[in-house]
Amino acid sequence: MGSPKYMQVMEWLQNQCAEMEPHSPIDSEREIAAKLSISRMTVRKAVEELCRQGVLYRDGNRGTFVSALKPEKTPPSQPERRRILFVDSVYDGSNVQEVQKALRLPEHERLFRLVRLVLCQQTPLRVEEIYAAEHDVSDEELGSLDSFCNLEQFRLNGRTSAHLEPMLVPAKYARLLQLRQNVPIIRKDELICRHEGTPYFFVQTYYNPQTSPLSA
Amino acid sequence: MGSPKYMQVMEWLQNQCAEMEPHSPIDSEREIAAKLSISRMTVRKAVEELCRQGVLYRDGNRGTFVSALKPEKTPPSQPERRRILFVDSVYDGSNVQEVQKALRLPEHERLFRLVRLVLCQQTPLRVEEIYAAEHDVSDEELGSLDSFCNLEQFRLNGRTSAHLEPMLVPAKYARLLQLRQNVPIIRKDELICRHEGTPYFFVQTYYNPQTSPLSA
DNA sequence: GAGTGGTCTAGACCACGTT
DNA sequence: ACGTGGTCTAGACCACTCG
Repeated sequence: MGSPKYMQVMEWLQNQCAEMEPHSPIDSEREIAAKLSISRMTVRKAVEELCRQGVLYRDGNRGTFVSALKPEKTPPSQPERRRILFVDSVYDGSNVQEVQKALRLPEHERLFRLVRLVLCQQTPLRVEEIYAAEHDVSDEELGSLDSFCNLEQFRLNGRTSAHLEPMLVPAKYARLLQLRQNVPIIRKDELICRHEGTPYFFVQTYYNPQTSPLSA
Repeated sequence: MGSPKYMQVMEWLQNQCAEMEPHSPIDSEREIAAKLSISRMTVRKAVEELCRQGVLYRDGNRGTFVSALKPEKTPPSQPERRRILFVDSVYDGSNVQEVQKALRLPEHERLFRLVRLVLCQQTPLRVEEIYAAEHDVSDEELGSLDSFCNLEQFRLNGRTSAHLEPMLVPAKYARLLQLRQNVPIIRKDELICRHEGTPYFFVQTYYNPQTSPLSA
């Protein structure tokens, strides 16, 4: 009884769809509502959400159909491990001004930096440089740094904008990523903001291009 | 009177927000409904959509607030011009198999290819290689090729998945993009599908990294 | 004309946070 | 206790498509 009714309807619909051919029509909203003895508006919300997710699609006033999308193969993928390389509780590198500007900080504001390598099995996936305003990082958080820097959490609870930069792998990271010198890679410059829009993290990620770099 | 009421409410709300400080609360859904003499559900749909767009954000059961996001500066940007470089009504290059596979075509299926350069003012932005199943391209469409290959249109009416590939600029495109040899760039490999999920176009885009390459 | 999705109404109850 | 958003109901009218 925990989940709202429209979510239960979404599940129910997904199970129906799983056994249907792509492009075959599903029941009309009114039929589903009658079948499940619920309001049409509740059915509607479920169908709308599944359309947004790409499971279903609507075709004008002719009906709603099962999509032909492959189910997005979220690779069952081995779990990722992270290895912290550096932690600078007061960071003062060459790109300080660039980062301060990205985070919309005044120049006197001090920066915190964490650099880590992300691996899957033995394979290096990427290097992440994580920047934040020093005063945003509490002492508690410094205690369990790696779980604090669980970026997925922040991305989900906020809003992200990113810029992609093609470049040759920096010498300092070539060995870590097990790449030859001067291999082209993509760096993602990412600003993670709270849901209200104020910046939280600035992240520069250096991807190993040999391990499925990115997708959009 | 053309647009539905909830869209008018969205506009009305956006105008309200434009004159408010970030993080200040907007009226409650019930208040807005009363003020505009409409149903709360209609207000709700408008607010929900603006939250999805990032103009507003909700905070638990405490209210709805104006976001601090910069308004996405869609650069007023000069209009882009496109120059067609090649049209192969039957294409048979080295990457034929890769493309056929991406488009989920059988091997005997023949490919159509269009290559074009996109410029803004005098500056080359990117080279686009557009592939499609030959039988998907009608004679009419061959008549007005460039407007047919208005990818934005297809992206809007469909669903896109993409993969980013770091590389050095191919020799054949270096001069067109006004880049030196061996400069790192990003190529986007993009599959554009109809809303029902069947592939339509496969596009490989070679971005000029000096002109705001991409964003996600 | 019958059926579809798109929109809209005027109520209702709930869990939750603030006061 | 009160106000908020989150959910839900049982109706309604419209524009559109299809047979």
